[in-house]
Amino acid sequence: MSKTPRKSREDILNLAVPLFAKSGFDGVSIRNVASQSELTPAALYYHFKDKEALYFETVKHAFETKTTAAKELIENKDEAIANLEKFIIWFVATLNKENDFQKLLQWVLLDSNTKRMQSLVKDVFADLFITTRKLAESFSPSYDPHMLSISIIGLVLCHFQSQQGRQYLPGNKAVHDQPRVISAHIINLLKNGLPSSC
Amino acid sequence: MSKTPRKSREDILNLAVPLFAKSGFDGVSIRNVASQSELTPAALYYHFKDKEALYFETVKHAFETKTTAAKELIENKDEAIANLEKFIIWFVATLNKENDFQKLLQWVLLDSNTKRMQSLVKDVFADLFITTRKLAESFSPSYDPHMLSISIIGLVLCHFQSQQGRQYLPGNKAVHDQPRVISAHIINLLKNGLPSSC
DNA sequence: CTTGACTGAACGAACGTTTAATTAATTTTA
DNA sequence: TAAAATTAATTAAACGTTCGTTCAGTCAAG
Repeated sequence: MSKTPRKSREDILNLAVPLFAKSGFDGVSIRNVASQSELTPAALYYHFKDKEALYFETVKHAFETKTTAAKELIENKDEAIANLEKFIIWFVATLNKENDFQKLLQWVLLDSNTKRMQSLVKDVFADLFITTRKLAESFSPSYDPHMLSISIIGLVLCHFQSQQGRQYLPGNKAVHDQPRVISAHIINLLKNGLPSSC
Repeated sequence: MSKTPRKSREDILNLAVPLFAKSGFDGVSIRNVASQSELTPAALYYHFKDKEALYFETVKHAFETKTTAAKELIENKDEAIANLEKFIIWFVATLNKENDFQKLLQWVLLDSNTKRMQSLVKDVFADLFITTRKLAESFSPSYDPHMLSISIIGLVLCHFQSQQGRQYLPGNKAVHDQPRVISAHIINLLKNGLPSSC
């Protein structure tokens, strides 16, 4: 057993995830990733073709483990609304547990490089979206499945996306960060809508 | 009248807005802004202390004209739900018209620099949030005003945030980009919730 | 002894920023 | 009102750093 074990490709990716999650493609340098993984910049070029490839693999790696769980969640033939509840609870819990996952998703959607965003959306994000879409189809034709999917994902995401900034806004309480509170709020809103008399 | 009129501070900001909206703080260099405004990098340092100040002023400038309009919108004493409808229609129309506005908001929320994000949220975004909060208070105590504000803003934002990526996802149609379709979808969802029988 | 994993050093380019000098506009003076 | 003095706006050039990337060589493992 060597004292300083060699870093595998996957080790590097795991260490790169929080870096790219925090600062995005432009905000992270090869040297940042290198020093985080205790390697030389040149060593990274042995594992990855260039910075683009390193970034792509990192985002893909962060997504891979997550999306498979979602699919299994809604395989059964429960009622539409029950499946939706399960999905939202899972999604909220996942975003809460894995903050990097949510951040990377935002970076992908903001990416100024069209080609990079395209391949990331197709290869990495489409899977999660299709799962949500299947859920949304249960509420057709009242709602367009595509638009409803976007709404559901956005409704969950925004509570995490705003987490850093919210603390400087009036009325913020620590309880708003709790996954149970967030999922309960969203489910209530989706089930009943705004008017309390219903 | 001179042939190449001098750029005022505001002219520079107007030219910087689309740059920072597209690529964020790290993705835009002083030289980018300089060449866009047909100035030397050094000339920018006559108008702005450093890159941070230029970025801050740019974001602030892009927000200033927008948020004042929102306030006037809900001054009157209509019913809560009617005010909400007006707000959503205005917000959707604004984001649709001014794409840079939405992008900059996303960049602010993703900012890895805590101090920079804090001052931008306090100085620039809080105004719009407070307006939304006043709306949300009408639905208290069924909903926590703070959480409901976040949900409403997120519900609108996500349809624009996903605009670039959506085209690579199944079921996307051009009609989903139309402001009227988006606002109608959101209002319907907020008023009635998911179950069509209600 | 070959192959895989890595290092040290360097490349040119781009980065944010500063400096001294120059031009354009404005104000003051004669 | 024209010239002079003053201030405002801008320039070219350069500073030290950091960037992504390459390359020749080294070291350990099979």
